[in-house]
Amino acid sequence: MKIKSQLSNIISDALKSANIESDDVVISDATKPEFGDYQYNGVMKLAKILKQNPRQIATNLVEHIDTTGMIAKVEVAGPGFINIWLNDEWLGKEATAILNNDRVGVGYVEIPQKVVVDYSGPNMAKQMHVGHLRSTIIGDTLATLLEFLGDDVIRQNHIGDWGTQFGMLIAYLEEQGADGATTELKDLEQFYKDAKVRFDESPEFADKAREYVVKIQSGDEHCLNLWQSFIDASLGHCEEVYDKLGVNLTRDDVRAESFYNPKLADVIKTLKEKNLSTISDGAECVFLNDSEVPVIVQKGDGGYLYATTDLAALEYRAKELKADRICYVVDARQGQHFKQVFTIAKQSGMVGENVALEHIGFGTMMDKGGKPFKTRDGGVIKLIDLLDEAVVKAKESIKERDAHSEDELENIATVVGIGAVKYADLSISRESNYIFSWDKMLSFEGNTSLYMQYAYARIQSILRKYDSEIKGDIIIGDETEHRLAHLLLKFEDTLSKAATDATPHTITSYLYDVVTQFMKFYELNPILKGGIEEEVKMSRLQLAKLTASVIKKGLDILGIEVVDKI
RNA sequence: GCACUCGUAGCUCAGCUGGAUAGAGCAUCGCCCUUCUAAGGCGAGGGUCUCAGGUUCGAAUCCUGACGGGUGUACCA
Repeated sequence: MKIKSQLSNIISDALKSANIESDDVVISDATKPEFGDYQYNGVMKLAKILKQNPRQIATNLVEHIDTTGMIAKVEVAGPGFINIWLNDEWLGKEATAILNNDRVGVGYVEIPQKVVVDYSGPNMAKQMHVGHLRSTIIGDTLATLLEFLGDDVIRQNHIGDWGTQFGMLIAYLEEQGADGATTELKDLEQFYKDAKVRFDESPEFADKAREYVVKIQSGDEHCLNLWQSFIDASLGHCEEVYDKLGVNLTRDDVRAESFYNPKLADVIKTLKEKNLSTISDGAECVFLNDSEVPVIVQKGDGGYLYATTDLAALEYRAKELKADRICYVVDARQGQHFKQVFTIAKQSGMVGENVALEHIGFGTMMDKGGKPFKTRDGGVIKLIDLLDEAVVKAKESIKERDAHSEDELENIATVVGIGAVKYADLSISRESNYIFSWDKMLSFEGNTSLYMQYAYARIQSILRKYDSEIKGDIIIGDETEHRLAHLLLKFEDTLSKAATDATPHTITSYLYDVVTQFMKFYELNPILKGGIEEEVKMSRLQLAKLTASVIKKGLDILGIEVVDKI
């Protein structure tokens, strides 16, 4: 339900029939309940242009607003605000209409786009660590969201599988023998360390490693096989993490750095042809806006750099995949890099003018002291360990609560623990750094996943207790029901905003509002207790059921599961 | 040096395409479980929105500058 655009139309019509010229009508959420549900603040601006008293214009306009349908009443307030109240009957009718709708009333975008979402991007030489968490889950949420709204989404996992360190790794892999390697690889971090030790202590090994780098690049079959088996094993680790996280990335989504390797020479060729690049200190460089520091696209020794690979990837995505919008869900620290690469891609024509290029940057995960998040001894925290710990901690706190069977407990702990980690991350506006705190995310109070999951479980419990058919319409009986129904119908407006701005936290704060409002409704309006009229009971049951559907769908888009019982 | 980014309650954060008395959660202090899951609800206290100018009928929001934190900045990704 696109409430705002419907209201916007009504106001536009009113402006027309009042003979007032105006361009686009912007409807805002009311800042306070006393001011209704929505407000139109455009009159003050119009007053300036028309050189008239804003209150007079507002009073005139209000008389032309159609209040026979969705709007119950409008009022002029203050210097010329127009406050809008939604009609209870309309709310009830609309809410009833989406009761059995599996999209809970959310429509599709008018013009579907082809969107490439680049996210996760782990390095194959290392185990995934906490630094990969944000890219992976923000990217996955964005992809799921856009897909749900009707865009054609192409997920791209730009894994790091190319570069000098792989010479060392496959030389070491070969030395360990295939069988030993499979076990060794269980801990990539350790494997890398061991290989590095070997590299540093043995000049012969180091030579071999360097030789293998060249051999991979030139397509030597033996080395490529070793490399491939290494990548496969490493990718297996990532998939284990994706599986735990419930992230929808598969091998089909992998477009590795190596994939673009054959295209890099052409990138340089294009840049030279367009006279964008010049040689400086022996390296092929692009100087942007008379900037002193160039973007280096080819090293003095002929090697390519990540800017080159990203340009190749941009061209591939724009021309081969025919993307309308390309989103890079990558650490905010790479902002400058993307700004440069985007500019070059457009200037060189590798990407068409009308393709939207977006760097969806995010901040760093910090510890309580505001320092980058590390283990006690200063090492990186493996993502898989973090997730396992979350489940263990969740289990401890659930155990105290209620009698659950071992299986139930395990399942709930997994859903709650993983959900807590994801929600904590997604609920912070992504650009800023965020402080990682077990206490906060697992305290299960306030704006956390458990608060949502708990509300969902409570609703399920009510629906279980009332085990006959629920039928009938939603009839708005009081203020809390009015607000709850209104919130539930705002779901689409919320998702649209989150999709445009690429801000998952828009969805989490919405869900938090929904649940808070439900809790208020539920405290005030008993559902199953005695002495309630059948019609009222049904309406409240339906409202509860619809709330549960919105919570479930909202969390689903965030990649968070729910359970029927906690 | 230059560029980007952030600065809102004791703490963690919303709000930023300009609107009315700046909002949540945690923490603190009260109240509500014979009553649909109290991991809940109700209430109280807590603010010079870093500072100084500017634009405007109106600024936490836009512009300029200062201060403070973070980040990036020529052959790693």
